[in-house]
Amino acid sequence: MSSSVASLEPSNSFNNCTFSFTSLMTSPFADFFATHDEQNDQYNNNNNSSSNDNKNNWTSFEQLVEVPKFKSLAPTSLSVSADTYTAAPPLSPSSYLTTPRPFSPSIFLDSPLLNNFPSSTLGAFGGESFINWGGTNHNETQQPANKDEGRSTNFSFHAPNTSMWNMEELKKQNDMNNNKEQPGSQSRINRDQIIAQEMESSAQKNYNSSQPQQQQPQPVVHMNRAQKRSEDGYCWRKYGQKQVKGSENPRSYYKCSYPGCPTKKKVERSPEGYITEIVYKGSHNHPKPQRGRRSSGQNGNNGGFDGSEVFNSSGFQGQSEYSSFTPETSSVSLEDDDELDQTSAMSKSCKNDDNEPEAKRWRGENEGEVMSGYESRTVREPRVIVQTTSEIDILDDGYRWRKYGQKVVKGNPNPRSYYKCTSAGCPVRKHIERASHDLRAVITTYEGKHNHDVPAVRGSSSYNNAPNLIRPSATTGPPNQLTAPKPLDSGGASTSRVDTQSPFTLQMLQSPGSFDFSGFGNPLGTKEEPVDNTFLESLLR
DNA sequence: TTGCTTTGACCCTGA
DNA sequence: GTCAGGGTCAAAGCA
Repeated sequence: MSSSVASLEPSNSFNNCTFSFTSLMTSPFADFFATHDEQNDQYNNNNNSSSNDNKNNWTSFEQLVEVPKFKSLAPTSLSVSADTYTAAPPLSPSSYLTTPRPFSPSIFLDSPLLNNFPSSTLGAFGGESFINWGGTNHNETQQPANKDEGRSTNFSFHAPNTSMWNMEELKKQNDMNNNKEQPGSQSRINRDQIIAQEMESSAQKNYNSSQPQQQQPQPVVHMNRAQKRSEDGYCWRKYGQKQVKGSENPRSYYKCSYPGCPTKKKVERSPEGYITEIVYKGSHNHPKPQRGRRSSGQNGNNGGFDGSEVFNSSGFQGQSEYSSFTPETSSVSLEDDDELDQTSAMSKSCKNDDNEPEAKRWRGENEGEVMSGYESRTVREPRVIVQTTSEIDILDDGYRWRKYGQKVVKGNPNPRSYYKCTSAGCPVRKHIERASHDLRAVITTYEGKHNHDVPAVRGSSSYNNAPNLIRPSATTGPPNQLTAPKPLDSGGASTSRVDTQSPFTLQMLQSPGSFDFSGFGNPLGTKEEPVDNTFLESLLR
Protein backbone atom coordinates (compact mmCIF):
# COMPACT_ATOMS: atom_id res chain seq x y z
CA MET A 1 0.00 0.00 0.00
CA SER A 2 1.36 3.25 -0.87
CA SER A 3 0.37 6.57 0.11
CA SER A 4 0.61 9.96 -1.19
CA VAL A 5 1.56 12.75 0.95
CA ALA A 6 -1.16 15.13 1.41
CA SER A 7 0.98 17.99 0.79
CA LEU A 8 0.32 21.31 2.17
CA GLU A 9 0.26 22.75 -1.15
CA PRO A 10 1.52 26.12 -1.15
CA SER A 11 1.13 28.66 -3.53
CA ASN A 12 2.55 31.92 -2.86
CA SER A 13 5.78 32.51 -1.31
CA PHE A 14 5.57 33.06 2.31
CA ASN A 15 6.96 36.45 1.89
CA ASN A 16 3.58 37.39 0.86
CA CYS A 17 2.21 36.08 4.01
CA THR A 18 -1.30 37.07 4.53
CA PHE A 19 -3.84 34.87 5.97
CA SER A 20 -6.45 34.05 3.57
CA PHE A 21 -8.39 31.75 5.71
CA THR A 22 -10.28 33.10 8.53
CA SER A 23 -13.21 30.90 8.94
CA LEU A 24 -11.30 28.90 11.37
CA MET A 25 -11.96 31.49 13.86
CA THR A 26 -15.48 30.44 14.06
CA SER A 27 -15.03 26.87 13.25
CA PRO A 28 -15.22 23.95 15.51
CA PHE A 29 -11.59 23.64 14.96
CA ALA A 30 -10.92 26.70 16.90
CA ASP A 31 -13.34 25.66 19.50
CA PHE A 32 -11.63 22.46 19.84
CA PHE A 33 -8.32 23.88 20.56
CA ALA A 34 -9.66 26.58 22.61
CA THR A 35 -11.64 24.29 24.68
CA HIS A 36 -8.85 21.99 25.35
CA ASP A 37 -6.60 24.72 26.01
CA GLU A 38 -8.92 26.25 28.40
CA GLN A 39 -9.05 23.16 30.38
CA ASN A 40 -5.44 22.78 30.65
CA ASP A 41 -3.81 26.05 30.94
CA GLN A 42 -4.01 29.11 32.92
CA TYR A 43 -7.32 29.82 31.39
CA ASN A 44 -8.81 27.06 33.27
CA ASN A 45 -11.35 29.27 34.72
CA ASN A 46 -13.10 29.62 31.54
CA ASN A 47 -15.83 27.29 30.86
CA ASN A 48 -16.71 25.55 27.73
CA SER A 49 -19.91 27.23 27.24
CA SER A 50 -18.98 28.64 23.98
CA SER A 51 -19.49 26.97 20.77
CA ASN A 52 -20.93 23.88 22.18
CA ASP A 53 -22.99 23.48 19.16
CA ASN A 54 -20.04 22.54 17.22
CA LYS A 55 -18.01 20.89 19.80
CA ASN A 56 -19.58 17.58 19.63
CA ASN A 57 -18.34 17.40 16.17
CA TRP A 58 -14.88 17.50 17.38
CA THR A 59 -14.70 14.97 19.99
CA SER A 60 -12.12 13.11 18.14
CA PHE A 61 -10.49 15.97 16.55
CA GLU A 62 -7.42 15.52 18.49
CA GLN A 63 -7.11 12.24 16.88
CA LEU A 64 -7.15 13.80 13.57
CA VAL A 65 -5.01 16.71 14.09
CA GLU A 66 -1.44 16.14 13.87
CA VAL A 67 0.26 18.98 15.36
CA PRO A 68 3.46 19.93 13.80
CA LYS A 69 6.22 19.35 16.06
CA PHE A 70 9.64 20.66 15.99
CA LYS A 71 12.58 18.60 15.78
CA SER A 72 14.51 21.60 16.44
CA LEU A 73 13.05 24.51 17.95
CA ALA A 74 13.94 27.87 18.78
CA PRO A 75 17.39 29.11 18.76
CA THR A 76 19.22 28.26 21.83
CA SER A 77 18.62 31.68 23.05
CA LEU A 78 15.08 30.74 23.34
CA SER A 79 15.22 29.00 26.57
CA VAL A 80 12.09 27.13 26.93
CA SER A 81 11.63 24.26 29.14
CA ALA A 82 10.49 21.21 27.49
CA ASP A 83 8.29 20.56 30.33
CA THR A 84 6.74 23.81 29.81
CA TYR A 85 4.90 22.33 27.03
CA THR A 86 3.67 19.50 28.96
CA ALA A 87 1.82 21.85 31.11
CA ALA A 88 -0.81 21.90 28.55
CA PRO A 89 -1.96 18.65 27.28
CA PRO A 90 -0.54 17.59 24.08
CA LEU A 91 -2.95 17.14 21.43
CA SER A 92 -3.55 14.11 19.91
CA PRO A 93 -2.92 10.91 19.66
CA SER A 94 -2.56 10.34 16.42
CA SER A 95 0.52 9.20 16.81
CA TYR A 96 1.96 10.28 13.98
CA LEU A 97 3.30 13.46 14.63
CA THR A 98 5.88 13.66 17.11
CA THR A 99 6.83 16.86 18.48
CA PRO A 100 10.03 16.95 20.23
CA ARG A 101 8.12 18.35 22.99
CA PRO A 102 4.62 17.62 23.87
CA PHE A 103 2.40 19.95 22.13
CA SER A 104 0.12 22.25 23.84
CA PRO A 105 -3.01 23.27 22.12
CA SER A 106 -2.33 26.67 23.37
CA ILE A 107 0.59 26.79 21.13
CA PHE A 108 -1.57 26.33 18.24
CA LEU A 109 -4.15 28.47 19.68
CA ASP A 110 -2.08 31.50 19.48
CA SER A 111 -0.51 30.64 16.30
CA PRO A 112 -1.34 32.43 13.16
CA LEU A 113 -1.38 29.08 11.71
CA LEU A 114 -4.43 28.33 13.60
CA ASN A 115 -5.54 31.79 13.57
CA ASN A 116 -5.92 31.71 9.94
CA PHE A 117 -6.58 28.14 9.66
CA PRO A 118 -8.62 27.55 6.70
CA SER A 119 -11.71 26.42 7.99
CA SER A 120 -12.10 23.09 6.78
CA THR A 121 -8.78 22.03 5.80
CA LEU A 122 -5.24 22.25 6.29
CA GLY A 123 -5.35 23.40 2.88
CA ALA A 124 -5.14 26.62 4.48
CA PHE A 125 -1.52 26.37 4.40
CA GLY A 126 -1.60 26.09 0.83
CA GLY A 127 -4.19 28.40 -0.24
CA GLU A 128 -2.40 31.53 0.08
CA SER A 129 0.34 32.55 2.16
CA PHE A 130 -0.92 32.30 5.57
CA ILE A 131 0.96 34.43 7.90
CA ASN A 132 0.89 38.03 8.33
CA TRP A 133 4.12 38.48 9.99
CA GLY A 134 3.67 41.11 12.50
CA GLY A 135 1.56 42.95 10.10
CA THR A 136 -1.52 44.82 10.90
CA ASN A 137 -3.75 42.20 9.59
CA HIS A 138 -3.36 39.53 12.03
CA ASN A 139 -6.66 38.41 13.01
CA GLU A 140 -7.26 40.51 15.93
CA THR A 141 -10.07 42.03 14.08
CA GLN A 142 -11.80 38.78 14.34
CA GLN A 143 -11.67 38.54 18.00
CA PRO A 144 -14.99 37.78 19.38
CA ALA A 145 -16.40 40.01 21.95
CA ASN A 146 -17.32 37.23 24.20
CA LYS A 147 -14.57 36.43 26.53
CA ASP A 148 -14.98 32.77 26.39
CA GLU A 149 -15.19 32.80 22.76
CA GLY A 150 -12.36 35.10 22.71
CA ARG A 151 -10.32 32.46 24.24
CA SER A 152 -11.66 30.05 21.87
CA THR A 153 -11.26 31.94 18.78
CA ASN A 154 -9.06 34.79 19.43
CA PHE A 155 -5.79 33.79 18.07
CA SER A 156 -4.28 37.10 17.65
CA PHE A 157 -0.72 36.58 16.94
CA HIS A 158 2.05 38.69 18.16
CA ALA A 159 5.25 37.66 16.73
CA PRO A 160 7.82 37.62 19.41
CA ASN A 161 11.32 38.61 18.83
CA THR A 162 12.34 35.09 18.42
CA SER A 163 9.93 34.80 15.67
CA MET A 164 11.41 37.73 13.95
CA TRP A 165 14.74 36.23 14.24
CA ASN A 166 13.37 33.19 12.67
CA MET A 167 11.84 35.20 9.99
CA GLU A 168 15.18 36.35 8.86
CA GLU A 169 16.35 32.87 8.71
CA LEU A 170 13.26 31.77 7.01
CA LYS A 171 13.60 34.41 4.42
CA LYS A 172 17.08 33.34 3.72
CA GLN A 173 15.93 29.83 3.49
CA ASN A 174 13.12 30.86 1.32
CA ASP A 175 15.43 32.60 -1.03
CA MET A 176 17.50 29.54 -1.20
CA ASN A 177 14.52 27.45 -1.89
CA ASN A 178 13.36 29.73 -4.56
CA ASN A 179 16.50 29.09 -6.38
CA LYS A 180 16.58 25.41 -6.22
CA GLU A 181 13.26 23.93 -5.59
CA GLN A 182 10.05 23.39 -7.30
CA PRO A 183 7.43 25.80 -6.32
CA GLY A 184 5.42 23.21 -4.57
CA SER A 185 8.04 21.74 -2.44
CA GLN A 186 9.55 25.03 -1.83
CA SER A 187 6.39 26.47 -0.60
CA ARG A 188 5.80 23.56 1.53
CA ILE A 189 9.09 23.92 3.15
CA ASN A 190 8.55 27.53 3.68
CA ARG A 191 5.24 26.93 5.08
CA ASP A 192 6.46 24.29 7.30
CA GLN A 193 9.11 26.49 8.53
CA ILE A 194 6.71 29.21 9.12
CA ILE A 195 4.44 26.91 10.90
CA ALA A 196 7.28 25.74 12.94
CA GLN A 197 8.27 29.21 13.72
CA GLU A 198 4.82 30.16 14.58
CA MET A 199 4.31 27.22 16.72
CA GLU A 200 7.46 27.89 18.40
CA SER A 201 6.99 31.51 18.93
CA SER A 202 3.50 30.95 20.05
CA ALA A 203 4.66 28.36 22.42
CA GLN A 204 7.19 30.75 23.70
CA LYS A 205 4.59 33.35 24.04
CA ASN A 206 2.32 31.08 25.92
CA TYR A 207 5.06 29.97 28.04
CA ASN A 208 6.15 33.43 28.91
CA SER A 209 2.69 34.50 29.65
CA SER A 210 1.88 31.59 31.82
CA GLN A 211 5.04 31.13 33.73
CA PRO A 212 6.22 33.11 36.65
CA GLN A 213 8.93 35.42 35.63
CA GLN A 214 11.53 33.80 37.72
CA GLN A 215 10.93 30.57 35.96
CA GLN A 216 11.30 31.80 32.51
CA PRO A 217 14.95 31.24 32.13
CA GLN A 218 15.26 27.64 31.36
CA PRO A 219 18.26 25.64 30.58
CA VAL A 220 18.63 24.95 26.96
CA VAL A 221 18.84 21.37 27.78
CA HIS A 222 15.20 21.45 28.54
CA MET A 223 14.54 22.73 25.17
CA ASN A 224 16.22 19.84 23.64
CA ARG A 225 14.42 17.56 25.82
CA ALA A 226 11.19 19.05 24.88
CA GLN A 227 12.01 18.67 21.33
CA LYS A 228 12.73 15.11 21.82
CA ARG A 229 9.93 14.32 24.01
CA SER A 230 7.36 14.13 21.42
CA GLU A 231 6.13 10.76 22.15
CA ASP A 232 2.90 9.05 21.85
CA GLY A 233 3.41 7.74 25.26
CA TYR A 234 4.50 4.32 24.23
CA CYS A 235 7.84 2.91 23.58
CA TRP A 236 8.63 1.64 20.16
CA ARG A 237 11.45 -0.29 18.86
CA LYS A 238 12.27 -0.38 15.25
CA TYR A 239 12.80 -3.86 14.04
CA GLY A 240 12.90 -3.49 10.37
CA GLN A 241 12.82 -1.29 7.39
CA LYS A 242 12.00 -2.12 3.88
CA GLN A 243 11.51 -0.57 0.56
CA VAL A 244 8.06 -1.44 -0.49
CA LYS A 245 7.49 -2.11 -4.08
CA GLY A 246 5.42 0.40 -5.86
CA SER A 247 6.28 3.05 -3.45
CA GLU A 248 9.32 5.16 -3.18
CA ASN A 249 8.72 5.48 0.48
CA PRO A 250 10.67 3.18 2.70
CA ARG A 251 8.63 1.48 5.31
CA SER A 252 9.79 1.11 8.84
CA TYR A 253 8.50 -1.46 11.23
CA TYR A 254 8.13 -0.83 14.89
CA LYS A 255 7.14 -2.89 17.83
CA CYS A 256 5.93 -1.71 21.13
CA SER A 257 8.83 -2.31 23.41
CA TYR A 258 6.66 -3.12 26.35
CA PRO A 259 7.24 -6.75 27.25
CA GLY A 260 4.55 -8.87 25.82
CA CYS A 261 2.79 -6.11 24.03
CA PRO A 262 1.86 -7.23 20.55
CA THR A 263 1.33 -3.80 19.16
CA LYS A 264 3.20 -2.91 16.05
CA LYS A 265 3.17 -0.15 13.64
CA LYS A 266 4.65 0.50 10.30
CA VAL A 267 5.57 3.86 9.05
CA GLU A 268 6.16 4.95 5.54
CA ARG A 269 8.17 7.98 4.91
CA SER A 270 8.64 9.89 1.75
CA PRO A 271 12.13 10.55 0.47
CA GLU A 272 11.71 14.04 1.73
CA GLY A 273 11.17 12.72 5.14
CA TYR A 274 7.49 13.16 5.34
CA ILE A 275 5.57 10.45 6.92
CA THR A 276 3.05 9.33 4.47
CA GLU A 277 1.48 6.50 6.22
CA ILE A 278 1.31 4.91 9.56
CA VAL A 279 -0.48 1.74 10.21
CA TYR A 280 -1.04 0.29 13.59
CA LYS A 281 -1.49 -3.32 14.26
CA GLY A 282 -2.77 -4.67 17.48
CA SER A 283 -3.59 -2.98 20.68
CA HIS A 284 -1.52 -2.19 23.66
CA ASN A 285 -2.12 -4.52 26.50
CA HIS A 286 -0.61 -2.26 29.03
CA PRO A 287 -1.07 1.20 30.34
CA LYS A 288 0.80 3.96 28.82
CA PRO A 289 4.14 4.58 30.42
CA GLN A 290 3.92 7.24 33.00
CA ARG A 291 6.17 9.86 31.81
CA GLY A 292 4.47 12.80 33.29
CA ARG A 293 5.81 12.16 36.69
CA ARG A 294 9.24 12.44 35.47
CA SER A 295 8.50 15.65 33.83
CA SER A 296 6.94 17.14 36.83
CA GLY A 297 9.62 15.87 39.01
CA GLN A 298 12.32 17.21 36.94
CA ASN A 299 11.00 20.50 36.11
CA GLY A 300 7.98 21.13 38.09
CA ASN A 301 6.80 23.92 35.96
CA ASN A 302 3.81 22.07 34.89
CA GLY A 303 2.79 21.16 38.31
CA GLY A 304 3.01 17.58 37.47
CA PHE A 305 0.60 17.75 34.72
CA ASP A 306 1.39 15.53 31.93
CA GLY A 307 -0.44 16.22 28.84
CA SER A 308 -0.17 12.73 27.74
CA GLU A 309 -2.21 11.67 30.63
CA VAL A 310 -5.05 13.58 29.35
CA PHE A 311 -4.73 13.66 25.70
CA ASN A 312 -3.10 10.51 25.03
CA SER A 313 -4.97 7.79 23.52
CA SER A 314 -3.24 4.58 23.59
CA GLY A 315 -4.44 3.54 20.29
CA PHE A 316 -3.37 6.41 18.40
CA GLN A 317 -0.39 6.50 20.45
CA GLY A 318 -0.66 9.96 20.21
CA GLN A 319 0.24 12.46 22.47
CA SER A 320 0.33 15.69 20.85
CA GLU A 321 2.79 14.57 18.48
CA TYR A 322 0.32 13.49 16.05
CA SER A 323 -2.57 15.56 15.86
CA SER A 324 -4.19 15.67 12.67
CA PHE A 325 -6.12 18.34 11.16
CA THR A 326 -8.74 17.00 9.20
CA PRO A 327 -9.58 18.94 6.46
CA GLU A 328 -12.13 18.29 4.05
CA THR A 329 -11.74 14.65 4.07
CA SER A 330 -11.07 14.36 7.65
CA SER A 331 -8.60 11.86 6.70
CA VAL A 332 -5.67 14.04 6.46
CA SER A 333 -3.64 14.91 9.34
CA LEU A 334 -1.02 17.42 9.60
CA GLU A 335 1.99 15.92 10.93
CA ASP A 336 5.13 17.33 11.78
CA ASP A 337 8.13 15.76 12.61
CA ASP A 338 8.83 12.43 12.05
CA GLU A 339 8.56 9.18 13.15
CA LEU A 340 12.05 9.68 14.23
CA ASP A 341 11.03 11.59 17.15
CA GLN A 342 8.38 9.27 17.91
CA THR A 343 10.43 6.25 17.69
CA SER A 344 13.92 6.89 18.52
CA ALA A 345 13.16 9.72 20.74
CA MET A 346 10.41 7.97 22.37
CA SER A 347 12.18 4.83 22.87
CA LYS A 348 14.89 6.78 24.43
CA SER A 349 12.58 8.52 26.71
CA CYS A 350 11.12 5.25 27.66
CA LYS A 351 14.31 3.75 28.62
CA ASN A 352 15.83 6.69 30.26
CA ASP A 353 15.40 7.49 33.78
CA ASP A 354 14.93 10.88 35.20
CA ASN A 355 18.41 11.35 36.24
CA GLU A 356 20.04 10.65 33.02
CA PRO A 357 21.74 13.59 31.50
CA GLU A 358 19.74 15.09 28.77
CA ALA A 359 22.49 14.96 26.30
CA LYS A 360 22.80 11.31 26.75
CA ARG A 361 19.16 10.72 27.03
CA TRP A 362 18.46 12.18 23.72
CA ARG A 363 21.44 11.31 21.82
CA GLY A 364 20.79 9.58 18.66
CA GLU A 365 19.79 10.21 15.16
CA ASN A 366 18.08 13.39 15.94
CA GLU A 367 20.68 14.86 18.03
CA GLY A 368 22.41 16.75 15.33
CA GLU A 369 19.22 18.02 14.00
CA VAL A 370 18.20 19.32 17.28
CA MET A 371 21.41 20.88 18.16
CA SER A 372 22.41 22.36 14.94
CA GLY A 373 20.53 25.53 15.01
CA TYR A 374 18.67 26.58 11.98
CA GLU A 375 19.58 23.60 10.04
CA SER A 376 17.73 21.46 12.37
CA ARG A 377 14.79 23.65 11.90
CA THR A 378 14.60 22.71 8.34
CA VAL A 379 14.40 19.17 9.38
CA ARG A 380 11.35 19.79 11.31
CA GLU A 381 8.66 19.65 8.80
CA PRO A 382 5.03 19.46 9.34
CA ARG A 383 3.72 16.54 7.58
CA VAL A 384 0.49 15.35 6.49
CA ILE A 385 -0.69 12.04 7.35
CA VAL A 386 -3.84 10.30 6.71
CA GLN A 387 -5.88 8.76 9.35
CA THR A 388 -9.07 6.98 9.34
CA THR A 389 -12.04 8.84 8.20
CA SER A 390 -15.66 8.53 8.47
CA GLU A 391 -17.50 6.97 5.67
CA ILE A 392 -19.07 10.19 4.87
CA ASP A 393 -15.83 11.93 4.51
CA ILE A 394 -14.33 9.13 2.66
CA LEU A 395 -17.03 9.02 0.17
CA ASP A 396 -17.21 12.68 -0.04
CA ASP A 397 -13.65 13.63 -0.02
CA GLY A 398 -13.82 15.62 -3.15
CA TYR A 399 -12.84 12.92 -5.52
CA ARG A 400 -15.16 10.77 -7.42
CA TRP A 401 -15.21 7.14 -6.69
CA ARG A 402 -16.60 4.14 -8.36
CA LYS A 403 -17.33 1.10 -6.37
CA TYR A 404 -15.79 -1.91 -7.95
CA GLY A 405 -15.97 -4.53 -5.36
CA GLN A 406 -16.87 -5.58 -1.91
CA LYS A 407 -15.91 -8.44 0.23
CA VAL A 408 -15.65 -9.58 3.75
CA VAL A 409 -12.12 -9.83 4.90
CA LYS A 410 -10.80 -11.95 7.60
CA GLY A 411 -11.10 -10.56 11.02
CA ASN A 412 -13.97 -8.32 10.30
CA PRO A 413 -17.46 -9.48 9.63
CA ASN A 414 -18.29 -6.18 8.09
CA PRO A 415 -17.91 -5.97 4.35
CA ARG A 416 -15.20 -3.87 2.95
CA SER A 417 -16.28 -1.51 0.07
CA TYR A 418 -13.75 -1.06 -2.68
CA TYR A 419 -13.63 2.09 -4.66
CA LYS A 420 -11.61 3.41 -7.53
CA CYS A 421 -11.08 6.98 -8.37
CA THR A 422 -13.11 7.62 -11.46
CA SER A 423 -10.67 10.02 -12.96
CA ALA A 424 -9.19 8.58 -16.11
CA GLY A 425 -5.81 7.15 -15.49
CA CYS A 426 -5.88 7.80 -11.80
CA PRO A 427 -4.61 4.78 -9.94
CA VAL A 428 -6.01 5.69 -6.59
CA ARG A 429 -8.19 3.24 -4.84
CA LYS A 430 -9.60 3.06 -1.45
CA HIS A 431 -11.57 0.68 0.59
CA ILE A 432 -13.78 1.28 3.47
CA GLU A 433 -14.92 -0.96 6.19
CA ARG A 434 -16.52 -0.62 9.47
CA ALA A 435 -14.62 -1.64 12.48
CA SER A 436 -15.60 -5.02 13.63
CA HIS A 437 -15.98 -3.80 17.13
CA ASP A 438 -17.87 -0.68 16.47
CA LEU A 439 -20.03 -0.14 13.51
CA ARG A 440 -19.75 3.53 13.85
CA ALA A 441 -16.08 3.45 13.32
CA VAL A 442 -14.86 3.29 9.83
CA ILE A 443 -11.51 2.27 8.56
CA THR A 444 -10.49 3.70 5.29
CA THR A 445 -7.45 2.84 3.38
CA TYR A 446 -6.20 4.81 0.46
CA GLU A 447 -3.87 3.38 -2.05
CA GLY A 448 -1.94 5.43 -4.49
CA LYS A 449 -1.81 9.04 -5.29
CA HIS A 450 -4.21 11.07 -7.27
CA ASN A 451 -2.68 12.31 -10.43
CA HIS A 452 -5.24 14.99 -10.92
CA ASP A 453 -6.91 17.76 -9.11
CA VAL A 454 -9.96 17.37 -7.10
CA PRO A 455 -12.97 17.68 -9.30
CA ALA A 456 -15.45 20.36 -8.63
CA VAL A 457 -18.10 19.07 -6.39
CA ARG A 458 -21.77 19.62 -6.21
CA GLY A 459 -21.78 23.11 -7.39
CA SER A 460 -19.53 24.15 -4.65
CA SER A 461 -17.31 26.47 -6.52
CA SER A 462 -15.12 26.99 -3.62
CA TYR A 463 -14.69 23.41 -2.96
CA ASN A 464 -11.44 23.36 -4.68
CA ASN A 465 -10.20 26.46 -3.21
CA ALA A 466 -9.28 25.40 0.18
CA PRO A 467 -10.40 22.10 1.45
CA ASN A 468 -8.59 20.01 -0.97
CA LEU A 469 -5.24 21.41 -0.74
CA ILE A 470 -4.48 18.48 1.33
CA ARG A 471 -5.36 15.17 0.12
CA PRO A 472 -5.29 11.93 1.79
CA SER A 473 -2.77 9.61 0.60
CA ALA A 474 -2.66 6.36 2.24
CA THR A 475 -4.71 5.80 5.17
CA THR A 476 -4.93 3.30 7.75
CA GLY A 477 -5.79 4.20 11.17
CA PRO A 478 -4.65 2.64 14.28
CA PRO A 479 -6.70 -0.37 14.83
CA ASN A 480 -7.75 0.68 18.18
CA GLN A 481 -8.50 4.17 17.40
CA LEU A 482 -10.71 4.51 14.52
CA THR A 483 -12.04 7.83 13.92
CA ALA A 484 -15.06 9.23 12.44
CA PRO A 485 -13.87 12.68 12.11
CA LYS A 486 -15.79 15.55 11.16
CA PRO A 487 -14.86 17.86 8.46
CA LEU A 488 -14.18 21.35 9.35
CA ASP A 489 -16.89 23.57 8.41
CA SER A 490 -15.39 25.68 5.84
CA GLY A 491 -17.11 28.09 3.73
CA GLY A 492 -17.71 26.62 0.42
CA ALA A 493 -17.12 23.13 1.44
CA SER A 494 -20.01 20.93 1.69
CA THR A 495 -21.15 21.87 5.03
CA SER A 496 -24.20 19.80 4.92
CA ARG A 497 -22.32 16.83 6.04
CA VAL A 498 -20.67 18.50 8.86
CA ASP A 499 -23.45 17.88 11.17
CA THR A 500 -23.95 14.39 10.15
CA GLN A 501 -20.70 13.30 11.52
CA SER A 502 -20.09 11.82 14.80
CA PRO A 503 -16.56 12.10 15.82
CA PHE A 504 -15.46 9.39 18.04
CA THR A 505 -12.93 6.80 18.42
CA LEU A 506 -13.07 3.24 19.31
CA GLN A 507 -10.64 3.98 21.88
CA MET A 508 -12.87 6.47 23.42
CA LEU A 509 -15.59 3.98 23.41
CA GLN A 510 -13.66 0.98 24.34
CA SER A 511 -10.74 2.11 26.29
CA PRO A 512 -11.91 4.79 28.53
CA GLY A 513 -8.89 4.28 30.57
CA SER A 514 -6.50 4.79 27.82
CA PHE A 515 -8.12 7.78 26.43
CA ASP A 516 -8.92 9.94 29.25
CA PHE A 517 -11.35 12.41 28.10
CA SER A 518 -11.54 13.90 31.45
CA GLY A 519 -8.78 16.00 30.25
CA PHE A 520 -11.06 17.36 27.75
CA GLY A 521 -13.76 17.09 30.16
CA ASN A 522 -15.66 16.07 27.21
CA PRO A 523 -14.61 19.40 26.14
CA LEU A 524 -17.14 19.87 23.60
CA GLY A 525 -19.90 18.81 25.75
CA THR A 526 -20.07 15.99 23.41
CA LYS A 527 -23.06 13.94 23.19
CA GLU A 528 -22.63 10.90 21.23
CA GLU A 529 -24.24 11.32 17.98
CA PRO A 530 -24.32 8.11 16.12
CA VAL A 531 -23.67 8.17 12.51
CA ASP A 532 -26.67 7.75 10.43
CA ASN A 533 -26.45 4.08 9.85
CA THR A 534 -28.95 4.06 7.14
CA PHE A 535 -26.96 6.44 5.18
CA LEU A 536 -23.74 4.72 5.86
CA GLU A 537 -25.15 1.42 4.97
CA SER A 538 -26.34 2.76 1.74
CA LEU A 539 -22.87 3.90 1.07
CA LEU A 540 -21.45 0.56 1.76
CA ARG A 541 -24.04 -1.29 -0.08
C1' DT B 1 28.24 -1.95 28.25
C1' DT B 2 23.76 -1.31 26.86
C1' DG B 3 20.29 -0.65 23.83
C1' DC B 4 18.68 0.94 19.41
C1' DT B 5 19.13 1.20 14.38
C1' DT B 6 20.45 -0.73 10.15
C1' DT B 7 20.21 -4.07 6.76
C1' DG B 8 20.39 -8.35 4.32
C1' DA B 9 18.25 -12.74 4.45
C1' DC B 10 14.62 -15.66 5.39
C1' DC B 11 9.76 -16.79 6.13
C1' DC B 12 4.95 -16.34 5.29
C1' DT B 13 0.97 -15.29 2.72
C1' DG B 14 -1.77 -14.46 -1.06
C1' DA B 15 -2.48 -14.14 -5.99
C1' DG C 1 2.95 -25.11 -7.39
C1' DT C 2 5.22 -20.91 -8.26
C1' DC C 3 6.24 -16.37 -7.57
C1' DA C 4 6.09 -11.81 -5.77
C1' DG C 5 5.93 -8.97 -2.09
C1' DG C 6 5.37 -7.90 2.66
C1' DG C 7 6.83 -8.90 7.31
C1' DT C 8 10.19 -10.46 10.57
C1' DC C 9 14.57 -12.00 12.26
C1' DA C 10 19.04 -11.35 13.78
C1' DA C 11 23.83 -10.03 13.30
C1' DA C 12 26.57 -6.00 12.93
C1' DG C 13 27.26 -1.30 13.70
C1' DC C 14 26.55 2.81 16.18
C1' DA C 15 25.78 6.15 19.87
